[in-house]
Amino acid sequence: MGDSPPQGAERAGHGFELPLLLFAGFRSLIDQLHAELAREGHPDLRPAFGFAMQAIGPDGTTASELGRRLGVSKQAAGKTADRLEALGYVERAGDIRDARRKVIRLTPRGVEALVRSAAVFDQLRAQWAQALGERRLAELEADLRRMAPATALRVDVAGWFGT
Amino acid sequence: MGDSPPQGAERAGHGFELPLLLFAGFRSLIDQLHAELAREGHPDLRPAFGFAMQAIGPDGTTASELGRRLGVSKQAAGKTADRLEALGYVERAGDIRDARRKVIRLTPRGVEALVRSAAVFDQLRAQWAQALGERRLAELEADLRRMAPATALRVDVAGWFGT
DNA sequence: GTAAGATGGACAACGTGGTTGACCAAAAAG
DNA sequence: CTTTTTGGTCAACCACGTTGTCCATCTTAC
Repeated sequence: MGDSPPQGAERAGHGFELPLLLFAGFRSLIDQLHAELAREGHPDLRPAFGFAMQAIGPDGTTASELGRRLGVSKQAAGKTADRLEALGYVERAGDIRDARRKVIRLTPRGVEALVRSAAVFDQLRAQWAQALGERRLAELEADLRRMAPATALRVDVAGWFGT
Repeated sequence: MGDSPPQGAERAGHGFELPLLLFAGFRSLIDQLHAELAREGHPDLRPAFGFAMQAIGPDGTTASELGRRLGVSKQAAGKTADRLEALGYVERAGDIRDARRKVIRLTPRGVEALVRSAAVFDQLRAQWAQALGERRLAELEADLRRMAPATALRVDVAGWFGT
């Protein structure tokens, strides 16, 4: 905005940049991921789908549980599963022991997409490490780990492919 | 990219964390900003509105130009302006020199919201600086500035900011 | 000076990703 | 056996974006 007289304790106008930089970094990684996934045969994969598939996990889950994991309503989770199903990334199956449940499970194609995503993310991180140095990147991650609450997003993909 | 896996150079399974951390940091700042803004009399202000008002600027602009600045269509920008107008943050006025143009201008309330936002962001950055040290935070910003080119600054974050 | 093109705004239809509320079937609890 | 909880679905709606169309107006080129 116009001129801002530097009078406060902290230098005015500087703080605006931090969230923008964080978002731009995130956005840049996500965009590169999806450009690469599209090249590798997954042009219809959208960012939200990746989060959902990771939340579904290798054992599958129900729409209600998926909603809980993603922090949305069971209806929203069900709709996402519908789209994922239409694209062939997940499938639904009934549960013999509980006739109400319909388990959402990843198809081989879904698993493959997740494996490729992980590989691309590793590659992108390696690019950052090369540009910034491993030490600086590790510091950046450590700093963010300190300042970002774990509540923001608990999409843990750890332990997915043999750790 | 696309070629040559660097023979086990990057530790597998680590890269997925980087985008999550960036997003969580961003999300954390935005959430704290809006909690504070709500406390200060702007409970209806949504994240996207802040970006839009920032893009409108002190001199006002048109829907088409706003769309260009935000990287969205003029129709989308116009709709955002409609909502902002309904909430009293902007107003529209005709242009005497060009009967097609309708200039979107910030109201005093809009300007006030932006001023408060800037103050809160400065405060939040100061908190980060206190926790991490000014040097580390400056390095973090410098690193992100290097890795996140301006091309990624587009703000079509539909649905990525919950609530 | 006028015909042709570019620009700004608005309307409509639609897609995605979320929300509530209502409803029913099945499981769990009393 | 009744009551309550849970899982899935349908319907309506909202926020935020997209294309495509249309018209008015400004700009240009002849």
